[in-house]
Amino acid sequence: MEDIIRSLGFLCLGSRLKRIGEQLQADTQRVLDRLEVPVQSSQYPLLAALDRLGPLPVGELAQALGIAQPGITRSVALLAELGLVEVGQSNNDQRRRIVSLTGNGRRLVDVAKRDVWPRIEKAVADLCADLSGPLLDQLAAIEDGLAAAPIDRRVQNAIDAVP
Amino acid sequence: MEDIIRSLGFLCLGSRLKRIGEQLQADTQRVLDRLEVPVQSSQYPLLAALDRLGPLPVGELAQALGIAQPGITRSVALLAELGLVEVGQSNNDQRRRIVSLTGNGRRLVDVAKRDVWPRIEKAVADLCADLSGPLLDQLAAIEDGLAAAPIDRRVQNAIDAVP
DNA sequence: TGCTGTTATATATCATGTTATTGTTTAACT
DNA sequence: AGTTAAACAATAACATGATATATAACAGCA
Repeated sequence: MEDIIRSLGFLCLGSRLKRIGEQLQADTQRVLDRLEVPVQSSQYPLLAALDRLGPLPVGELAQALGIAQPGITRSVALLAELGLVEVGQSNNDQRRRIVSLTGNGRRLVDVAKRDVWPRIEKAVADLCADLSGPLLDQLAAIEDGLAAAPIDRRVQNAIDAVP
Repeated sequence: MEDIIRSLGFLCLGSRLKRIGEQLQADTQRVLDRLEVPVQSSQYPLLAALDRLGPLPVGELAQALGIAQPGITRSVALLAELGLVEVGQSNNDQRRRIVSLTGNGRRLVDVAKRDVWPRIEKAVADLCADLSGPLLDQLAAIEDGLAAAPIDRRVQNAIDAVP
């Protein structure tokens, strides 16, 4: 069966990028599921931003992550529910709500940084390592690579290879 | 403000691809809005699939577009509501529901193929034309290019350039 | 000081993807 | 032929992005 999105080339590049991105996130989610971490893969960028930049108000988080503010508000509420972040008031501006990692959030990020993120990053980097040439060719290679072995299997293979 | 998704590199490649894809679709949507076409940009791949492959059952549409079957069911219902596609029964298998373009759908696709799609494709192709090198660099160049001039402005500029 | 406009966040609603489940129809055995 | 398994599509429920709008706090100026 012909892959129409692929055939349409640049015309549907947006759909195609979204499709690959969703695939990657779903694969990564399976890695996290196996580790019984209670956070969706899509929430990690927010945690990583707080880790890198320290406590931030909602608006600046939105800027740092390049997504719209209501998305941040929702993610923060979710992560606060899980006890991973907390929101406090700004001293000099009562409108701003400063988001920061809790102790549990801090621990989760530290563990992820040490044990999980490097593996995922390596698996994705390997997937993309030998790519070159025009963008559409690289995307096709990624799609083919993911079809042959999704990220979670690549991570697992790497773990199994350790004696 | 640091762009965290970009800084995280391969680790958040999925989020980044989704983000760029959404940007591209939103830009394209603005092109369509200006033309007062009553269809979301994300529905065009489905119409294009029917145009290219002829009437198809739901499951094969899902395969051709690489998205899950419930997504197709919903899009088909939406496009049927708009009178652009219709669903019929298969002769020999009562489970299959064959989706095909209506007269209006046919006309919409023909106009789009002639007047709209080439312009969008050209704008996106130009955006990506000079890219080379590693994937992440190409993605950064696309992000920068879209920030400098979104697709809808590129299309409009091309139209305005016609004397 | 009090009005006005701006800024920061929250909320509502929508779009579009996902997985899990259900109901029907078809196919395949025994 | 009758039971069981598989395939197809619809539905439910959720995730996560968007835009538009409401609310509250701040800032500037008459």
